[in-house]
Amino acid sequence: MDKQLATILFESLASGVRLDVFRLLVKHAPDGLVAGEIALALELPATNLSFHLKALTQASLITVTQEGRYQRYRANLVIMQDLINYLTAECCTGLVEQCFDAPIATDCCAKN
Amino acid sequence: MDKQLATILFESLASGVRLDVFRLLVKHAPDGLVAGEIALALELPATNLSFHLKALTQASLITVTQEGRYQRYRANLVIMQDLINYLTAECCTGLVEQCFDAPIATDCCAKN
DNA sequence: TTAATACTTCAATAATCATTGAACTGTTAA
DNA sequence: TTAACAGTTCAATGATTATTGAAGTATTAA
Repeated sequence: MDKQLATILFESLASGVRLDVFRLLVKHAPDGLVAGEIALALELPATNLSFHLKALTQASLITVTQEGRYQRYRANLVIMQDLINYLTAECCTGLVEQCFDAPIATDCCAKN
Repeated sequence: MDKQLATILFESLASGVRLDVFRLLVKHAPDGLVAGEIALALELPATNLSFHLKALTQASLITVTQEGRYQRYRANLVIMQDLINYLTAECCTGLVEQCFDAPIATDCCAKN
């Protein structure tokens, strides 16, 4: 993860529409949803959704595969994790005890 | 964390300058840095840095306190964590075993 | 109390981004 | 083989954002 990619990823998430789309696909990982299902769930006009899906895809935050006449979109969870690691890298330069209490972790996707 | 706040936070991180500033302050948590130290470290003109510091502060991603004629800036690690939780919420709708291998966590700030 | 320091605000310009309807491409069903 | 469906691209408009130099405010040192 370099700065340029991280900036592109944050730009992609810096829109209410794209953030809704990405989080919806995170919830529906790993199967994803086709474009029409996303449009229905978020009540978006096809034109506008397509614009934002393209941006997310070009940023590699989501992937797309064709299924007949449908386009299936999936969240790229690996790059999401990489981005989080980049943002939080070297936090407190290792002086963990001086840092805040809550651990940085989520209830997502941890093998347990 | 609601969508509006999350969008503001991602917008704030969606600039190379602000991302550099925030990450620098994450590394220097919890003591932070004064504006001049940030300008020196990142080789930024004071004017431009001030513009971006204001944006980060208004977004509540960083805090500022006055120290004589200096302004000390600190990363808001709690809101950073909240944002990560928001982004990754309900990942895979709980079907953890269907999800990807790497756990979502970082080496930052975890009490251990 | 004058001058230097630290930082911010202002104004102007340039660039980028979001949204919509209309038109278009590719796929499947009648 | 025609029509319907799923989705994308295009063009135009409006809105937001980044950057810089000049000027301003507040604090401290001489």
